Amino acid sequence: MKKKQNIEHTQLLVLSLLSGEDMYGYQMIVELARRSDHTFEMKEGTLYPVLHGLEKNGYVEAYQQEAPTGRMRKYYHLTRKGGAMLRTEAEAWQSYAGAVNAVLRSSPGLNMA
Amino acid sequence: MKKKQNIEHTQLLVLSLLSGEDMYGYQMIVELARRSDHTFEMKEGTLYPVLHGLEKNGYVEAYQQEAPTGRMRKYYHLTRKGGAMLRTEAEAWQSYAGAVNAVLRSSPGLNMA
DNA sequence: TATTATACATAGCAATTCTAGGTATGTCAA
DNA sequence: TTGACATACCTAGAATTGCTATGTATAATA
Repeated sequence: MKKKQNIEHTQLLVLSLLSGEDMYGYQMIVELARRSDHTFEMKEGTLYPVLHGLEKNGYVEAYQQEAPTGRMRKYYHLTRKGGAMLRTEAEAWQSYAGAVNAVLRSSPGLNMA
Repeated sequence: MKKKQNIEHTQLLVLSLLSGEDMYGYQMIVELARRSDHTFEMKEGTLYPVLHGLEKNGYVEAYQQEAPTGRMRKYYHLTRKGGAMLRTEAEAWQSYAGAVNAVLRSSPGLNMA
C-alpha cells in the first residue's frame, strides 16, 4: 500500500509563491520543491484544480505568455484580494502550528527542544 | 456557510495526549482544548473513530473503569508500538511545519519574524 | 423538572488530495 | 531519426479524513 503524501494548506503555499512573482503552474511545482528542500512534491492533479479555484474566486488572475522556447505558458498573478487572503491564511497557519507545538511540548514521550 | 475547522494530524495529537497518562475520550477533548488554548475543539465524531482505529492497529489499549461519580469510562493506554508511532509522527510534523515555514519565509508578501 | 455536562457511539456528508489517465511540444542522445 | 525525457497543461474519479447530525444514557444543577 502506497503512502499518500497529503500536502495540506495547498492554497496557502500557492498564494505564498505568487506573492514574490508571477508564476506558471509547472514552475510552482518546481519552486515549491526547491524552497521546501523537496519536502513538498506537489502533484499536477493537486495544483491545477486549486489554481482554477483561486482564479474563480478572484485571488489570482491568469494570462498567457510565450516562453523563450516558443511554448505557451499560463502565468498567474496575485491580486490585492489574494494578498489579503495570503495574510489571513498565514496567520491561521501560525496559530495552528503554534497550537500543535504546544500540545507536543506537553507530551513527556517526546524530547521537544 | 459554516467554516469547517479541520484539525489535521488528529492521530498525532491523540497519541501525544496519551503519552502523559491514560485518558478517556471526553477527557481528551477537554485536555486538547486546554493545552492548545482552545485552538482545537475536537468533535466527538472526529475523535471516537480515530480512537477505534488506533486500538485496532495496536497503538493503544482500552479498558473500562468506573469514575468516582459511578459512571463508566473507557480509558486508553499508549502501547510501546504507539509510543514509537508518536515519535515517528512528531518527527514528520516537525519536518512538515519546517517546510511550510521555509516557504512562507521566502514570501515577500508576508512579514515573517 | 428542565437544562446542562458528562460519556460513548455511528451513518452519511463534505472537502481535499491523490491516482491515473490524456494531450502536446521541445531537447538531446543513441 | 527515433526514442526517452522534460516541459506544460488538464480532468475524472478514488481515497482519505474530519465534520454534521443524531442517538443513547446518566449525573449534576438550577
